[in-house]
Amino acid sequence: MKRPTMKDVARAAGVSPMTVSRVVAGEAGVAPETAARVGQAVRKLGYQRNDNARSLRQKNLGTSTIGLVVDDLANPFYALMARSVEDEAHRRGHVVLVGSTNDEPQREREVIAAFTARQVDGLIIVPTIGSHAFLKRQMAGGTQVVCVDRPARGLAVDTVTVDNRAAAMRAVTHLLGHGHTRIAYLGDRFDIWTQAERYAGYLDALAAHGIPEDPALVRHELRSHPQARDALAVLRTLPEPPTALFTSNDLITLGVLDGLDHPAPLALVGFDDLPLGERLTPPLTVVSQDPVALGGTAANLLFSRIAGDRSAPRSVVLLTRFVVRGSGEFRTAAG
Amino acid sequence: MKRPTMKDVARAAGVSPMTVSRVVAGEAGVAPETAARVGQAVRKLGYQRNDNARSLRQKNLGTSTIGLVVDDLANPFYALMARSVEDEAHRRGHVVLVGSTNDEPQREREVIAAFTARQVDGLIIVPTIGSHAFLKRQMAGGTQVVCVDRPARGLAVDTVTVDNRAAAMRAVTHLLGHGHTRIAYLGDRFDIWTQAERYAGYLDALAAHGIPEDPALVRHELRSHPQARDALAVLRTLPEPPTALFTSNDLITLGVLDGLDHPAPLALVGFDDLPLGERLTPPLTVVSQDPVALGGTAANLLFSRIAGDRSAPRSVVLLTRFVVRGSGEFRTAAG
DNA sequence: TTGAAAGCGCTAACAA
DNA sequence: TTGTTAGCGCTTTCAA
Repeated sequence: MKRPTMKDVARAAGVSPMTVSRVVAGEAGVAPETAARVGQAVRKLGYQRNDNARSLRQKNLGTSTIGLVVDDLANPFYALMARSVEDEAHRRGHVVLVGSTNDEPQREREVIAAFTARQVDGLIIVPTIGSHAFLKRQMAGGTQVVCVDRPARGLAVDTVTVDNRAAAMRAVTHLLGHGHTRIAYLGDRFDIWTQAERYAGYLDALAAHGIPEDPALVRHELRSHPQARDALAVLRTLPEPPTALFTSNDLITLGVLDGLDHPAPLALVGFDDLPLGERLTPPLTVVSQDPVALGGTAANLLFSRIAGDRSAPRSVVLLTRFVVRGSGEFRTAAG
Repeated sequence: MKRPTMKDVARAAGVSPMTVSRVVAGEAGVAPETAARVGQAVRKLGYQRNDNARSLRQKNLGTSTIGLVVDDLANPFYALMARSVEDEAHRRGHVVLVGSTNDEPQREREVIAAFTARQVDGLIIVPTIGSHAFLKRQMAGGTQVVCVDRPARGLAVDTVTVDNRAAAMRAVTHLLGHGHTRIAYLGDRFDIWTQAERYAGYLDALAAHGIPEDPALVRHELRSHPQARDALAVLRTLPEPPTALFTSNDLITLGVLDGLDHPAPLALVGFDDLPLGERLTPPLTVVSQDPVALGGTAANLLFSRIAGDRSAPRSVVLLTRFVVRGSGEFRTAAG
């Protein structure tokens, strides 16, 4: 039982395939009765146009398909972003191919290759580390590209990020303002752009207060909940342990929460909000990003490129919110 | 600057397009030096095969694209499911089109139509209410369909769900076992299958204990966090207010948490776990589903159908876990 | 207003 | 081992 083609519909309606094409595409210039006859045949046979064949012929219209490449779709942050992109695409009659990279350049290239092989009109990418110069060829072929969350190395395209460095500086300054001088930094892979930015913000804040960096208080490469938890346990065994923590993403914040209150509570400010963060005791003080705005902005940029905008690449920086709720307002014993 | 085609590569390598096709497809029977020449031309031109054109010609191979249609991709539950489906697809060299329905049959049909127009090999669907008989035509045309989370009305296909009714009964029985007799039910739209099942489980538990249902304690149609919060506020004004709550999904649990401890704490068991549920005070007692297993199972079923399995539709019921953590173990004043 | 011919990029089937 | 021909389902172009 094969699916019917335009030829089948044409035969059933006693017209040529070309006429069916016009009716299905909603073009003017078909006699009303002819259109009605075709419409009936379409319904009778359950005909649906093959849009892949269509876009093969119509090179100017594209495939009405875009690709979204994120770090990890299961991360609520990227899930919200994806939903936002999907909504923008849906509004414009596009569909979305989605793929996760796990921050692995290898998998990113596979995913992007699979998407471009299907002739996507554009890509929204959360770039992994590693050069993205290979995308220049795709772009020369007409594929539009927008980066979100992080810039891509070696590729000048529209990019949407947040004010990572300034926000991190503000968060750490907040802790300094509450009397803390021994503030630990717990971060993910340093080669991830957002992490490097946030670490730089941490250093900015210390420097502004004339506090030298203590390498013993800095932990990078924390890739999981347990690793973050264990890193905190180690920090607590130091001769001069930290009295406050700055955690540079949601996963690390989650891990750190396990050991936060025992034996003694530590002050904590995290980057990224958590769903129930306000209901914890104490409620979490965080730097909050808006993934919906990130995704929506990226999608809007992409669609204006797809619509033909060829102006110079733009860089959009969205602002974070600093949300004071309690966990960052513990004073030190000394303070 | 158009993207190169096989013809361009053929010209550059001094062979016919057919030879290029064979080399790119990795077929045997091409002389090594010829293959090398073609390979060089491919790299020089940055050639990438147009897989849409390919699958137009090769009807037996399909498009290596599947569609995933969920309620709301931004919901962490479905995001985890989506990631799980994506991983299974990636392993098999497929890509995933993803769309959200918002539980609107209209949007669901649009999304599904957009996917089938692009000749997806199969669909994994979280069905909205409303008949899905319209999918029979797609299936006759060769599109495989698997349902997940809920069954589709009017369509006999592989379906993966959890033991909603039994799990809800167990949860409510747990509250009864702690002395509660006035247990409120707070649920989402009753026409959503999972909600009806969970409500049935609630009634089962009451009936098993010989407790008559009190309609004043039952609230359906709670579609958002604020609605759930307000519903609880109303319940607290009853002459005989509930001493315990059963909330039938994560969104409702979140809303109810706002008013749970004031003025007096109520016992609470929720359906669906929340990311930080174990760190609340008191920690949440919940029925926990495994979205990764749901998605993975659905994907496996779908890919075996795509591979040619034509056996009778299967119905797979995965088990939930009941996680006792504190919020459901308050005793009543009376108990 | 309708249709015939050609071709998008690729590959099945055949021939050389 | 390589190439030729035809055609997947559709639309552009042109003619009727």
